[in-house]
Amino acid sequence: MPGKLRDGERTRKRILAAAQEVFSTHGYAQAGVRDITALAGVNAALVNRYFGSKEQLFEAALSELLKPESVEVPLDERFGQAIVARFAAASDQANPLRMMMLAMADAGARAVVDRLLRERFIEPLGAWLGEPHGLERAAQLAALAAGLSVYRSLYPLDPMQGEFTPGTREWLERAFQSIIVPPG
Amino acid sequence: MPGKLRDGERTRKRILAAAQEVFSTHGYAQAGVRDITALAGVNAALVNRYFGSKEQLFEAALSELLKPESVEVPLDERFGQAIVARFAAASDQANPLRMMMLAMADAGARAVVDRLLRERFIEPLGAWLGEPHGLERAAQLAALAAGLSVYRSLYPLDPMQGEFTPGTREWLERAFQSIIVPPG
DNA sequence: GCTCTATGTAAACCGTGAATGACAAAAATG
DNA sequence: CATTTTTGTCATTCACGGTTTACATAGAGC
Repeated sequence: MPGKLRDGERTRKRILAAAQEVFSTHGYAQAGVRDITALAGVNAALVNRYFGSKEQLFEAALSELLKPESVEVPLDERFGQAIVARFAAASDQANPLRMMMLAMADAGARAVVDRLLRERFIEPLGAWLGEPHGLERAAQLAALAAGLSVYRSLYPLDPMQGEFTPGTREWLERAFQSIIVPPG
Repeated sequence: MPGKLRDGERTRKRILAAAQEVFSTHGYAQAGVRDITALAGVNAALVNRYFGSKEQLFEAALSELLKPESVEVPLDERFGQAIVARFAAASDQANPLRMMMLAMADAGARAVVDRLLRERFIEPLGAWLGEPHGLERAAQLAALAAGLSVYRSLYPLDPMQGEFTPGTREWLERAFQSIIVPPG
């Protein structure tokens, strides 16, 4: 047991990590504060001490996952391949995309998702994409990634487990690429 | 006021219609039984009398929207154009796709969505698509439609209101078509 | 060691919302 | 008209969950 028995910064991080996992798997409304704190091994009241409210905890959890250094998908010409490769793995333990999808049902969490998604993802990506219609194409990429996430959750229908078939992977990379570099 | 003051069949339909609207806009968990019955203009207890529970009401509401005669999207070669045209309109009043997306967060409703989506959409579509990988391609079409729904909810970012830009529409129709008729 | 602050725990509070049961009233049946 | 069934309303119950409060204990500073 390294360090002190009581360490605020340490427990704060434990709560944040547990929140990322539980929110990613159960969404927002169905993720109870008590579920999160039980996984973190701390008392439920500490959520309010360290984060203020459940919604603020959600924002902190998602925000950390969307920090540029946390996002492993580079905003450049490797975007298509990178995002496909990442979601083929689909760890689900701290999956910001799945977290956002599941939180869209709740009004409060939805506002947080919209704002963070725009600030951290669509606007920088749109700026990099440039004319014509950079923002629109960025939104299309986000939507395609969302569809990819849905496909993953439908995946038990697929005979193969845990991997895309080569045809699917090819189609996906081409689809991303055709938005990044529009034909014509 | 046509008919009787008390008409079970009539009120049952009113509840069902209200449920479709409220579930489509607010999702499952955030849609209260009292919200639905208030919109229908009936007493809240009637939900349990006529449908048993909130979850069974959800199933009845979604099931009706997914009846073959209610789905305006034909399972044939017009699928791509038809689904794009339909979601360009995006009435949101009784939108089965949006209803399913928002309900995915809740475990109980999620099971209903998975079953109905498979029985009513993916399996018949997969059978029509045929080899190779009919079911997988059907799931891909469903996922692409889901992405389209997400794009609609991100649409305020788009400068144009209420319509896809021609480039987007073209891209979408081509994307659907390339799954329906795989190249090579 | 004593004091003060930081950290953690336990219990209760409080609103919400689905579900239930007893009752009232209308319509159907004879 | 009397009776039975259907339909609607009201009040209540019950569980769940986020939050708050009061309290206990560990660590830091002097």
